[in-house]
Amino acid sequence: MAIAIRTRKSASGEAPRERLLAAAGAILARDGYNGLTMERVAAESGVAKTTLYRHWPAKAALCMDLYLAQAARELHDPDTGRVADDLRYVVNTVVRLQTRTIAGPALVGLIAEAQIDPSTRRAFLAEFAQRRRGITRAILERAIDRGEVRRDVDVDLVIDLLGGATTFRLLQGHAPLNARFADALVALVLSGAGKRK
Amino acid sequence: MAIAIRTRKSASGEAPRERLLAAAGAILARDGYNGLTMERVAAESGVAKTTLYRHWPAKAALCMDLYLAQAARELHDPDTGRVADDLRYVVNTVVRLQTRTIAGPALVGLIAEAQIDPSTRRAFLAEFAQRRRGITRAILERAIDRGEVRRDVDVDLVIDLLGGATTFRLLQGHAPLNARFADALVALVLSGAGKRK
DNA sequence: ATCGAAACGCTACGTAGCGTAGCGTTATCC
DNA sequence: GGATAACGCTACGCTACGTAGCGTTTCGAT
Repeated sequence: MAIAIRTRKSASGEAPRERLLAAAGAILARDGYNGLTMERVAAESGVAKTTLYRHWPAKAALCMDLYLAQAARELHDPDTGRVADDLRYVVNTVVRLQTRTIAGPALVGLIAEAQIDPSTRRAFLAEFAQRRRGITRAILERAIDRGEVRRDVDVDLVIDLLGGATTFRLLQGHAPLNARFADALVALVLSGAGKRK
Repeated sequence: MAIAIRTRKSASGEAPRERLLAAAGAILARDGYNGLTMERVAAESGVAKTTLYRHWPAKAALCMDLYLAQAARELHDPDTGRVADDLRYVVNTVVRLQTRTIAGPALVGLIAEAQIDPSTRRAFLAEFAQRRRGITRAILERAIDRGEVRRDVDVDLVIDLLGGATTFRLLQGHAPLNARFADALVALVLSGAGKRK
């Protein structure tokens, strides 16, 4: 029977991997990105360091999984039929992910790491960035079809406005990152700062 | 006379500090933020490691000076009389700083470091972020007075849009960061993505 | 029931970079 | 001609990284 006995786990099993992820999440929440070291993850999880490296070749890959575990199941395309509502949902969800879960420090760490290691950068862009951009892009393209958004608008640029402003506040921490911010952000991007002519 | 002889410099002198900054800049440009270590800066500059630490207690402080040396003399308030021109200047200057000079990797490193060390974070916000925000704020407040920008607009949010989108592209590198982007960014922020009613 | 493969555990390294202590040396200033 | 401040040098101790080598456990298939 594949029953875990004492400290032993199934050989093909998920137990070590799960324990590593759990420990990493706890350390990340407690000590931040810098406190997260491969050494500590191994020590606190009770799993051998070599096993940790067999699963994730680097800290960045580990953080990627931590982030995706949070984000993948919470962020989707709402498709409410109104662009303002759709965008509000996405931005609010991202804001909540980044402030209330370990996705925040994990993302910050990933961004930092991605600047350094080219392979991390590629993985980051493919796994994370493009995925989140895809949802926003779908929302905007539907809005263009419905006539809610100007047809000549640069969709990628709008995505940069929404994601950039949010990430900016996360990274700089100069102003609150909350639902009020999220709603105001969507409204401003849609209406613009200039006066109506 | 305070004349440098051979490898010796003036005791109260600038020579070691300048040599350290020059070496740090060269390493940053060549090897990126991760390649920049206190060890290497000392080695390549020919200055003792202890002296390096006497000037900058951490890598972040060193990067801060590298960034400010570039940014402080290149970024100012143009005050052209038109908000679009003012903003285009600022965004274009920031874009150029981040893509053509070592201010790019230095900034990336600072952001990463600021997430970790609280004192670095405070210094970063005070020295860098608030300074750059101040210029944009002045531009926008003049524009409000002239009636070019709506009076009810959240100035801080507009700053986040401009700075956020730019930093977003710098960090993610998913799309080109150039003058074309800068101009389109300013136009979109002023006009908005939504259709005129 | 046995055997092979895969996964895990453990110890022990070698390396890099950090940051500091201790102490001597040099130059400037009064 | 001190006193002071800045610099140089060596030598540490520490943390973390990432890997090698080798033994152990578990599962699945025959």
